[in-house]
Amino acid sequence: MEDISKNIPEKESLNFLEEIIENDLKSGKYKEIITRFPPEPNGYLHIGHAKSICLNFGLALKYGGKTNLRFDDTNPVKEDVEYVDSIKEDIQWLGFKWANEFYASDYFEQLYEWAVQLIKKGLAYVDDQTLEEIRKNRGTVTEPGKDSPFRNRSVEENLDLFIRMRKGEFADGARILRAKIDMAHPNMQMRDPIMYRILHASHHRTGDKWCIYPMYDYAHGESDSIEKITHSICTLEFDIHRPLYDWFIEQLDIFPSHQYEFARLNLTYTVMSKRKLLQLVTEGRVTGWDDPRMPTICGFRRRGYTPESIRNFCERIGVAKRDNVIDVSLLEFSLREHLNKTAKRVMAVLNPVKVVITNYPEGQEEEMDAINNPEDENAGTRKVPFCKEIYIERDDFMENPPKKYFRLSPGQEVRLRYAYFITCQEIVKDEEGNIIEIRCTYDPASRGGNSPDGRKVKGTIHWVSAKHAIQAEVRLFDRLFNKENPEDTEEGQTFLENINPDSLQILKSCYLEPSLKESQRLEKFQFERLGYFNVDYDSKPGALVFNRTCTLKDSWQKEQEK
RNA sequence: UGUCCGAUGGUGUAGUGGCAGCACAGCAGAUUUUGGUUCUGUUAGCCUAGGUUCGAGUCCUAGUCGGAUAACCA
Repeated sequence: MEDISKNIPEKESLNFLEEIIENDLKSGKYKEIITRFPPEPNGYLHIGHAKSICLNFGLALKYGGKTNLRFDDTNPVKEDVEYVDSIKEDIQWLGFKWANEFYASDYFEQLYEWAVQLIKKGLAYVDDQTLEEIRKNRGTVTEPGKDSPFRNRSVEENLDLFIRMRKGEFADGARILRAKIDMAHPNMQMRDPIMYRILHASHHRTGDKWCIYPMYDYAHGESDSIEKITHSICTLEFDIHRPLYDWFIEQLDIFPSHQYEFARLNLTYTVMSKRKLLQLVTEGRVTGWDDPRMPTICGFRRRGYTPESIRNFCERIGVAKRDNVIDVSLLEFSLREHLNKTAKRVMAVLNPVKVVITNYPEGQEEEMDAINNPEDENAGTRKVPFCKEIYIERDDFMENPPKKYFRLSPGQEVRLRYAYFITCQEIVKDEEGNIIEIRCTYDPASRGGNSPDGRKVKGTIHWVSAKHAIQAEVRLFDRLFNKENPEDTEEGQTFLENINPDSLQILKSCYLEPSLKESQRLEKFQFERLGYFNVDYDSKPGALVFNRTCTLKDSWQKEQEK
């Protein structure tokens, strides 16, 4: 794995978390900072998690601390080992190393003991109310709640009941353990929050050892505390939980971890809800969590994104506490920026039309030298075969060109990249008037793309030798979600109907230059003018399939749209 | 209708009470063997109203707008 610790760009200013950490370090509050990334293993990681990962790991890296990976696995009915494996793979792919791999379930015994301690201190009680009663008695945001009739049970009775809860004497939902705080608290989270529920469910790690499971609010802060997490960084919706986080730590008198909140990432045209992504997978709308149209980390990986580009993106968007919606074009910019420097340039023709060079000797073949990457001298050159018949892009020819069209048109001379200047002399059409062949002459003196008389051509186009071309399939992706951010609202319920049917992949046969024959899966290329692609597997054995990872900026297209 | 959080160009993000900066997007030009890339220039901003102050994006008060919050989810 590459070492990214030396690779952190120097910034002129600090974000608010860096400022907090620097102050804590300076004041001597902590000698070493410890953060954690705490996913629940109930789904695959998406680009929103990438922000959290970059933050937690990045902060520790920057200040010489460490980061734990902790699976927040307190709800066995939703969780699975498939997810823990994928999460670990994705974090590593992003380039981060965790100091320890922990599980909230590792702490179940300790958490239980602490719960007993709270009962003994009269700070927790067993409640026999039904779900509906609890809900009703919690009050509303404007009305205070009502005390449970079981709220004032004796310590002995609570202890007995709780022990029996653990033993499995009661059915699911029969009783719960609650913290005894204040049913009239203006913060709903403090109205005697539930600590434990009975769940006779098999856990992916602890099996059937437990039939009571701690709730997030009871488990999270304590888990942080056990690991001596100094800065527990989470998203904004948890800020209302912070008083409770602090309450448990204070009552238990354990290591005082602190929680800090930041605004989660929102991307235009992208659904980030785990629930809906799961729905897409289970309903078979996509081929899996790693479908290249998914905003998951593995989806982006298969699509051809690089970890570096995602890290740079996260750096660029910054971190703050106000809600934000980042334009996907910034993500794409970050990818292009990286791929521009690293991706091999290669010629391919997606939408071919044949060009015959009439004055080129029949049967002659040549090899042209092509530069692999103009931005990287070490990338070297390759040989590209050339002969009398070639394919060019249909878009690179216009019979009746508008003004300022630089590419091929009748009488117009263009450069074939790395090859010759050609001039269009004649067009061959079928009965329906479709252009089936373009006949050109070439200038033998312009070999390599320069004319000795120094004349300039404005247009340069890509091509592929008809005789030597290999055929492959190309997938062009649209974004799966064409509605802006249908989050967890009623509007979001209809989001599946809002999926653009055109977002389905287009599998299209095309012509590639022969050097692509040796391509390996997940190699990345810039197809001249056509965008960035990466090689992927396909159902058909031996077939080369290219996924479009990202498009090129195209000012010509923009001009046309005006 | 409570409580909590937030508000700086189109989008994000900086700004010990002292000239509002940076990135992306946009626009204009230069370079270019792909109308890409690169480079240069440039448009555009402190939610409102009061107050404190020589001086307020920053501090105070009130309001407006946005978000979170009433799961035996995390």
